[in-house]
Amino acid sequence: MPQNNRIIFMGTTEFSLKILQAIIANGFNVVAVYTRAPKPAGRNYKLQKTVVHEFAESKNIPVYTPKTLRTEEAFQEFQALTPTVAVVVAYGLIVPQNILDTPQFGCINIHASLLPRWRGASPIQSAILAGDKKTGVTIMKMDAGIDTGDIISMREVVLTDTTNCEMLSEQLSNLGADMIVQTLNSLPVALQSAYKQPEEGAIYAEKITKEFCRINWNDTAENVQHKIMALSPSPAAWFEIENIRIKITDAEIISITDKLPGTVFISNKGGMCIACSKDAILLKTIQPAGKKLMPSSDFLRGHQSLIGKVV
RNA sequence: CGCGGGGUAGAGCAGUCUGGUAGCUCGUCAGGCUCAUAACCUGAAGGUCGUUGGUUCAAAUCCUUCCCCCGCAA
Repeated sequence: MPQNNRIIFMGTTEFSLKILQAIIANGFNVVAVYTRAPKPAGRNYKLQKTVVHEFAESKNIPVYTPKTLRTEEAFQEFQALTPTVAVVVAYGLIVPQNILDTPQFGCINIHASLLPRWRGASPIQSAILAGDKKTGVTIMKMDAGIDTGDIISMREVVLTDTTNCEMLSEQLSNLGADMIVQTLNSLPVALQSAYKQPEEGAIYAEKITKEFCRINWNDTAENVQHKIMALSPSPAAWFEIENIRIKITDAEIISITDKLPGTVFISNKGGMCIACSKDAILLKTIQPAGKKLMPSSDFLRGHQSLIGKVV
């Protein structure tokens, strides 16, 4: 595709940002960036622009933050930009058919899973949670459904039980960046070989809620470990002990046989461990509410009385 | 003015309510001991208790100024 074509980028998250940076670094002409409108966030509820928003402004790219794309006004605004193609990554708004049809080559989406597995909003976390052995990135031509478009290309990465969400997200965004650059370079030919997604194996990623992030020590250590890794470092799996809320951002499974689930004990290296229904979790990095991240052994130094208690 | 926790030795904490020589568990250093252990024993170094001003015979502790860190929520 000629580099003077007009690309519209739509995205909101860190993952989106990596893709946008790669597109720009490769010399493509991004004429506009769509992202979620700034919203009150953080302490004091200050209005905060998305990372994509900040970056686009630093590159002097016009930024659009409509609350919805389903209005006539939003449609006309989009149309007036006369895009050749739109690249959509973790944008967060539904893109209606009239906008999907506007760019000459349509809208292309980068999705962080091997579609049709893990359609929806949290594909990265879902793959880790499920203990998948592999996941990947899919580039597709968007249609009106949620992550149901025709597949342009797909690449895999292997997963281990020490891969956390942040690491995987970074890995997949780098991969996605390569793939989208390649796709843009080969437009419109790349679109011709796009093929339909099989419906078999389609699963939607569950929405992650606060309560979901709470650890159930009656689960197996394997499942707890998956949860910790899937949610690390943010929002992070957590539990409560003696009214202290503790997030876990790094952990590993250790074998034990004879402890009640939830029992706190100390490993032979000084780390804090908690028994599960099968085996136990060695907490490596934790964050008690109001404190910084710390090794669990540090926390235990000031809370020796917790050893032997049951969560 | 969204709600809340915190800043005490290199680390994690207690002490603050009820002012009166700064403590615990570790780490570090030195010595000892053991086949061995996150070993163990003995000893030592290391703090103007985040900052400013005040009250008091006396402030980590009470009142006050500012700075910094973090959790929730969104």
